[in-house]
Amino acid sequence: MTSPELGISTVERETGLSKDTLRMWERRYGFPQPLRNRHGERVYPPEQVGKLRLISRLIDRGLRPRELAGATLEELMARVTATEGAPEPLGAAADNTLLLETTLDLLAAYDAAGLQSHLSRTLQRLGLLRFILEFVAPMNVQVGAAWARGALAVSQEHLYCEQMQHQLRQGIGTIYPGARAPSVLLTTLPGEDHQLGVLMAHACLALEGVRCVSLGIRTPIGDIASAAHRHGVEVVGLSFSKAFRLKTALAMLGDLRAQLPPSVEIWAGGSLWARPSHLPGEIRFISRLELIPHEIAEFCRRRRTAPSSPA
Amino acid sequence: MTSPELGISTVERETGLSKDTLRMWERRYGFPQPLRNRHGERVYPPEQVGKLRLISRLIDRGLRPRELAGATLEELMARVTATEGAPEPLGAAADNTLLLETTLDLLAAYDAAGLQSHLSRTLQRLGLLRFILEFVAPMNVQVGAAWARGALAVSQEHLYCEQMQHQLRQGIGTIYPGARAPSVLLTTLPGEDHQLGVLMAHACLALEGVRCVSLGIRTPIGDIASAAHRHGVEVVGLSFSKAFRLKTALAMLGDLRAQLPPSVEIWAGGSLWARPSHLPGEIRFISRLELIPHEIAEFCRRRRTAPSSPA
DNA sequence: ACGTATAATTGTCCAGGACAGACTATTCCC
DNA sequence: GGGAATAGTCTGTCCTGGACAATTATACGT
Repeated sequence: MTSPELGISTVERETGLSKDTLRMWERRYGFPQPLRNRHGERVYPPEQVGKLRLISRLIDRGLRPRELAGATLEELMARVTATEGAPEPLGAAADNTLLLETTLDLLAAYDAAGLQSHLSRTLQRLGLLRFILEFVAPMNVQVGAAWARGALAVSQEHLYCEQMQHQLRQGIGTIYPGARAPSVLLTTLPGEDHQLGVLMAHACLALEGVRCVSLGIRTPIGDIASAAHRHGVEVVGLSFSKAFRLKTALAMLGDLRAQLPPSVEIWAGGSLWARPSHLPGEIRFISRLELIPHEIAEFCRRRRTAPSSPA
Repeated sequence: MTSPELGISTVERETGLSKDTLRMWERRYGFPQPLRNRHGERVYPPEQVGKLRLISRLIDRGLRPRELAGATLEELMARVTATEGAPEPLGAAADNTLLLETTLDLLAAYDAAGLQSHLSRTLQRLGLLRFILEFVAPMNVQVGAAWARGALAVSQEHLYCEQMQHQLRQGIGTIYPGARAPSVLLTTLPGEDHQLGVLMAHACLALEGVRCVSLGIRTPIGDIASAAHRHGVEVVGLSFSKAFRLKTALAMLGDLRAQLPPSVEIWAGGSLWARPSHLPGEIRFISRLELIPHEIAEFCRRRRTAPSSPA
């Protein structure tokens, strides 16, 4: 039987805060204040881990740890809703509110077969593009929000991702491969497990007739660079979920940029880039899936203007 | 422009070895021996990082770092080929040798489109069941062996898994869901990333008309137990790749067994169980995919003999 | 041969110190 | 007063060197 308390390694994984940072906060701000096991090692109660998760999210939004460390759980929640906006209106998605609600209900009921059927029918009814833009994307936000406030178990989130992935692949499989515009290598960086982002991008790109090569998730940076060369692609596309640490992402993107020849562009997409911030110009950030066609057009324009002539 | 040398954080990402481990190896074995930047921080030359990557892989195979740290690059390469034993006869798979060779060739050529097409045609030609038993399973062995001896880059292995996954899901998607025999919850334990095993099992089970609920990979044990209850399944099916630690697997399976009601069976499959060893009897180990129909029949027989009567 | 006690190996944790880079506030000059 | 330059604060990451639990190998007795 495992005790509910977590070691520092587990907390690092759960919160995304490095061991060094956890120890430093304890030293400087007095929070977190883990217990110690008989061996003198830090042991974090679950409620502190939850608080850390919240703080971690707020810091990504630009807040400072000093003040957050002393805040109560209620204050943090208030801060989250304040920075993150309303608790997900759900009415924003035009006419698809019912579809979203039905999905959440099926998930809540652990109705795997019903969910499968519902997703499949929705895909066929809307068509792949509208399925993604009007259903999957807002649905991901809903599921993420439900997960963040503890309304969804791990297994329910897994079930959702698995079945949605299945539908997206069904959709992608029916697209006859094109050979237009830029050829794109798709994957995520190490630490980013969320596959749906890659699949949605894959579908949107394939629907534009673009040649896509997907490497799945978590490809080391060096391997991305060499694969880009071997596959002869013009663009490396990366997906980042909201959970990914902004600083880490920028650092790794910088590394990758340095390892790729200048002729290969980097396109970074995903909910991480939804809110504005100072971003380097050598990488193209695509905040919404709707912008993909525009981005492709821009690419073609750039290439026409300045034909491939590396210094 | 970043210099070709890498900081300790980058090396941690690239090799999967923690900062602590890197420093400890340096202290104990004198390798790696990074340079220092003007600020006294470790700076690793690329060749040392490559060596570290090799060592890291060999340690996964069960070798000890003490001896590996002092070895030359050549010795390490030799060790890699040695640990895998013979370079996989390849002739064992009856008439499908050509199919396997073609796949390896396409992978070696980084021909994503050709691979996609080849896999798709093979699936349609053989049919889903023979595709899995006669092609995917031996192919996985080949890819695993090629990867172990360094003949395959990370990105090639990713490409293979991604595209094979795509085909398997295409196949599964065409099966009309059944409701026979035991209902099965499918997933892998935390630490096991290999998705193909789950998908192959899913397909084989679905082809027998069994109701399957897949949670994808890496579901925490507690969540598996609660999900099994909420989904009302009679069997929890888990897949284990050869890379998974045997002891870890058995310990986790014991935990899971304790958390599940006795009426729910555990079926453990995957290449980890291919070689014989002392296995607990409270869990059913399925060493080959071919045995799944037999296992289903056995299940039905057991249930007929002792109808569901939990205390 | 087999099980057990002992020794070596190995990864992770700890404490406390240092410092670069980012951000903030203040000063100073035009 | 506006804007640039300066000093000051905040924060994360890296450093050293020590400790120990868990695993794995070796020696030993029966």
